[in-house]
Amino acid sequence: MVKKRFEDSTCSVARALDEVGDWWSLRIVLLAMYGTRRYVDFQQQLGIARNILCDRLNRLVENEVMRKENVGEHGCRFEYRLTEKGRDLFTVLVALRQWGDRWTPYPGQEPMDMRDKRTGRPVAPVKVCDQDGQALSIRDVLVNQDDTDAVCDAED
Amino acid sequence: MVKKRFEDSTCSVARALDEVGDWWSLRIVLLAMYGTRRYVDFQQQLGIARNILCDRLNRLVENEVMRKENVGEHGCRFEYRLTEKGRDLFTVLVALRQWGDRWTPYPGQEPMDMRDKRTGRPVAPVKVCDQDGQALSIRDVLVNQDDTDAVCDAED
DNA sequence: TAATTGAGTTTCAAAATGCAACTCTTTTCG
DNA sequence: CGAAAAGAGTTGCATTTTGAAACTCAATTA
Repeated sequence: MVKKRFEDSTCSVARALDEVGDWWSLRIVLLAMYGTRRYVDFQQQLGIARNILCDRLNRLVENEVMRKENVGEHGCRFEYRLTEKGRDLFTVLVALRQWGDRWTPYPGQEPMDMRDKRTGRPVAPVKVCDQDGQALSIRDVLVNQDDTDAVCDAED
Repeated sequence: MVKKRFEDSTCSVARALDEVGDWWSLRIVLLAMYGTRRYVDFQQQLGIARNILCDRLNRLVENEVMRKENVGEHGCRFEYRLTEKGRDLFTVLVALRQWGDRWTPYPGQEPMDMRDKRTGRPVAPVKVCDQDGQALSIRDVLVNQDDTDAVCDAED
């Protein structure tokens, strides 16, 4: 049984991190988005210990971020694939990748290039917007924590 | 000295996770965005062990996600505040919060309410868009990993 | 000036991680 | 078809990280 530390938190960021907030899970999801599906391939691409990979994949399956599918011809051979819930981490991962490209550049490496398949043009930086599509920064928002009445003036 | 596991990875997601990818760091940054600045306040709001908090704050300062400021009148009293780099995690955190609200709902709890300070209207779901503001899903993009020539057809 | 608060260290136990070797199937290839 | 190789894990053990509580020591507050 996998221990869940923040499972019961009233903070949805905490609950999200409980499911994918360790060192490996998001990287596994990322590789899955790039097309990796097999245990050995995850293992080799990440250089993760096999038992840990096993644990993380089980955890992701348990939390319905991925599903495990038997693709053996006459026996068992598995593929791990993203569910709708897992695919919905796309935004988070792109935002994180862009942050990494901006703030932790790797000497001599270009930031990864991600493009619209149809138009061939690069993806725009992910932004928080209001309903008219106007970009909002941390200073432009108010957070209303529903149980307390605290209106928290988000700032740095 | 803090060990960095993915520091040298050519993957910017890995490098990003190296800086903020543990169980606590993003939650610390989140609280900082809501206005928390003092060691004890982080400690109480998170219920984190004091030595771990200490380690995480140092790590965040070392990576320039936060800065430590002496605010003592005649001696040392500290505040931890976000840097520009830390503030730029806003998008990632909002995306993660929205994912958590969608996929790990807490029984009897409303998703957190975040609004535009000026208009009072709720923040829109964060999306990956092309340059015209057209939303893109994982299936709509191509990833070009620059060192190999592999064009990876991102999928689930 | 004494008591309290802030901001940590230190110590020690418990849990998580990493590594290598070992299993047991399922494919593949001659 | 049978042997060898690949896939998908387990198991055991050493190393690291965490967590909890007690202990410092300076700065505020009463």
